[in-house]
Amino acid sequence: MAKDESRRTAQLAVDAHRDHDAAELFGITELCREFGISPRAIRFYEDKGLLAPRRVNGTRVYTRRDRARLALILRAKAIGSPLSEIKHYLDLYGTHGEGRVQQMKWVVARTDAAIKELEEKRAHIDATLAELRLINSTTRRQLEGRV
Amino acid sequence: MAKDESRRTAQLAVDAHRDHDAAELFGITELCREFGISPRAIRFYEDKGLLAPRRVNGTRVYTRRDRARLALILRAKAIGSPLSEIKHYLDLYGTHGEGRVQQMKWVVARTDAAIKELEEKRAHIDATLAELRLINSTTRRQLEGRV
DNA sequence: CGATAGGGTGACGTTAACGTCAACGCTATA
DNA sequence: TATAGCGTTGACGTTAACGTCACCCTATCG
Repeated sequence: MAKDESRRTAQLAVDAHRDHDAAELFGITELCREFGISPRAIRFYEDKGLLAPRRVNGTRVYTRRDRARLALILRAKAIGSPLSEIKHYLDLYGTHGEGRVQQMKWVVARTDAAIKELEEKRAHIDATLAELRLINSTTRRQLEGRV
Repeated sequence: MAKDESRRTAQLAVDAHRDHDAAELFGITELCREFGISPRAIRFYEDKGLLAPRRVNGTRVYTRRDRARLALILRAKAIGSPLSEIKHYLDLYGTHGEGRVQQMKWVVARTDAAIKELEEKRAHIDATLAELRLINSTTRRQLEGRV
């Protein structure tokens, strides 16, 4: 009867609504699977002040911004930055122009320094890559040509 | 008299000889100053099997090859490799074609893997550099243009 | 000949970045 | 209501890469 139908449509509407909200919020295990890290790691980052998710009944709830911050953290880690440095590093991203002159100068100085360091690290990697490729190709030739 | 002169020339010859030999061998503090690291660090690398200098009366004596290995160690560290990985990494450099087929295949596989990892790390750095440069330039414009 | 400097050997301390474990709370479900 | 299943909070363990300290040997200089 019409009762069943109205219940079905109501349920569909509820589902759609839930899906929509779920797209905005994340649980800790969800982020763990997405980024391939442990809950312990995420809580650790929070202890270090890198993340500050909301709490619902004690449980951590992450927004898209939190998720984005986590992505930045992990990329910075992949580069080799220690978490302590990453903390200041994240501050650079939020700012983007609203601060006072004093703070903006600080941002410029910090980004200058970070850029310089990363360029040096990139040079190290390039040098190492060149050597590895040399070793690789010569060894390959030894294997193929020299039977 | 001639005695003094012969002594001076003899001394000069000795000095030259010593200089020539000194160019081939290094002490630990010498390497410390050259690379800006502590003796403790160098001894630590030795404990980990990354260096194996000769001993003269107990004192460590480093050759040019030892010095070159140390340079490789430090560059690998700058890239972000842990010492345990650097150990295998150094083995790649010594080989260069003299080993048996089995070992050469291993070298090719290892260099392939290392190259792939470094390229990924390089990509991370490039992405971060792009963002930092963006932040830097926009903040600069805010400071200069917007008085 | 004693003092000083430089190098060596444990042994313990330290920091970063988590892993592991125990004990507990909330919630859905049988 | 009892059981199961996440999630949270300490607290302690662990690994890497050294720093620091105490103590010893020896070569050299005044």
